[in-house]
Amino acid sequence: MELKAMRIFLAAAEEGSITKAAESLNLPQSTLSRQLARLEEELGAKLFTRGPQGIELTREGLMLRRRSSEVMELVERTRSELRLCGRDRPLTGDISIGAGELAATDALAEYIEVFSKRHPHVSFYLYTGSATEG
Amino acid sequence: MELKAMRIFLAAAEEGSITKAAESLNLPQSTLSRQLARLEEELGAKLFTRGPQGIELTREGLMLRRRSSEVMELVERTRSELRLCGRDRPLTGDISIGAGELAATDALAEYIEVFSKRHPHVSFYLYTGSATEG
DNA sequence: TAAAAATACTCCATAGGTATTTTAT
DNA sequence: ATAAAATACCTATGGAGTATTTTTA
Repeated sequence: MELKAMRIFLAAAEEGSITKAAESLNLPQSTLSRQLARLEEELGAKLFTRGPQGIELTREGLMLRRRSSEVMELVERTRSELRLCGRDRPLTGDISIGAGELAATDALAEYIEVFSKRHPHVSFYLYTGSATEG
Repeated sequence: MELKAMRIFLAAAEEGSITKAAESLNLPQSTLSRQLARLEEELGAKLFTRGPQGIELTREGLMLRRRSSEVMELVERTRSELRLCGRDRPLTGDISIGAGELAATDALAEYIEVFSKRHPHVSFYLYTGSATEG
């Protein structure tokens, strides 16, 4: 079961017709017919009853419609999250840190090291009271 | 983004290596390499850093791993639900309904009609007080 | 420099596409 | 009898499979 098949199934369920679903997806009716037959075979479940004015969902079809919607929604959320995640990726620039007394210099250095691995194009300038006082 | 690509991605993330993932899936390494490059291109996100001892997930990769797992889980639940749903499909047999007085015979008949459409191989025998009393 | 990944190339399965036949009311 | 689905058939895209080259720590 692939997402493409689920999209086709959802369109057919939505339209109540394989032919109309094909139009809405800009695909030939034969492709949808084949894909849906294949899906039913793979799942071992009859998803529609076919009649001369379209299709009607069986109980299994109704269940698959609900679940497929959830899947598509989750996939869409994943896509948009990835887009957002990508926004702050390639950090570049300089960061200066200064203080009269800086207690945890070593710990800070570790953090900076980790950060630098992730963002190699950011330069650090660290000033502490003890180092610059003399 | 198709489920096949997600499965490949999850295997690679799991193994920390495209080569090992290919072995675990019984597919050529080249196929996985291509599919993963294609996936990164489609999503516009770099999912791994490639090194001489394998791959390491980027932040986007980590996010996609979590979401892909959720998707696969949901798809699996869908499959098993469909299997369960199919179990009680082809009802067959006889049902007898009898009562001294049956007030809502007409309403009951409607229900039976609907039920019979769904389960055409179930026969009904209906006895009411007024019909059988004489 | 030695692994692992990427690329090149062939072959094949299957989706896309067009036309026709079958089905169900 | 008619609209819709199924089937037949051809084409083309893309995955599977094998071999080789490139990359990177």
